[in-house]
Amino acid sequence: MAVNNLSRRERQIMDIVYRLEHATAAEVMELLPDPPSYSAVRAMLRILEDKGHLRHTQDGPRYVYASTVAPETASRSALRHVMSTFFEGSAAQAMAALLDETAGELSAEDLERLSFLIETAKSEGR
Amino acid sequence: MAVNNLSRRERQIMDIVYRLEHATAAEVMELLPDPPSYSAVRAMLRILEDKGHLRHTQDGPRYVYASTVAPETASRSALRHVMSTFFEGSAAQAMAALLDETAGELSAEDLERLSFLIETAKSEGR
DNA sequence: CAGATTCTGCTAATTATTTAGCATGATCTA
DNA sequence: TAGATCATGCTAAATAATTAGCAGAATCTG
Repeated sequence: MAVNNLSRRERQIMDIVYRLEHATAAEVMELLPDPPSYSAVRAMLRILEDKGHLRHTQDGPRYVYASTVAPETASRSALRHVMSTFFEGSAAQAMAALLDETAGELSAEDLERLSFLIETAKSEGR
Repeated sequence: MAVNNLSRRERQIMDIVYRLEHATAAEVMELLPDPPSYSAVRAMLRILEDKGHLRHTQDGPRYVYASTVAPETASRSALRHVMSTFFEGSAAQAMAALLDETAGELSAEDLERLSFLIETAKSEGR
């Protein structure tokens, strides 16, 4: 039931739901690359719900879908996956790549905050 | 031709190739979940090559496959994808999650190295 | 409240993926 | 060097994914 058992469309849809946190069929359809019919999107959502990846709540006439897995949990496992696929499982390497990749994009506050987190980790480590 | 157009098996195989950097059909097969026949694996590798995701070199009697995209490039786009899916596109948030997630696993040297990188980014930013 | 609209559920067809099997050539090994 | 082994390419079959269309119920709107 892991992420890597999802089909192409299923994965695309799950990504959209993660990004939006809550999404209707119409919203999902709008963000899908090469969107199929509305009806096809609904069918996929139903399948994902059957498989236990999504759940829905009702909002008036329509269903609002959300992941059954908490966003934090999902994001952690995505990070772990990237770490193990590309960085030999090393968080430090992954972070270094992130820093390098986004160098210009980080604000002074971001950097300050990260320094702080790292200093904290240092002191906890000893 | 992006990663998100790959089928389930194709994606599994690409992940393995990224992890190993260079891989034969037998190696890929060994790491595949629910591995199909050797022949099926070879067929997939050929398809991935046709689509331009892999290339091969010959090593004696066998083919050794590698990604056509440089590992750095692939890992960056994987990181970008995770950032945009789970962290509103924010590298700082992603790094904070990584730090939190792997707190205990980071060595003192790792932390030192990260501090240094961040300090460097700070001074470059101004 | 009547009609139009917007949902959902289901089913069946189309299309894509995934697989195994066979033919053939190269490479090892005794 | 002869036989066994291990590789590839190709093709066709099986399976899985993806899609659209129709029927019916709920909700909106004038």
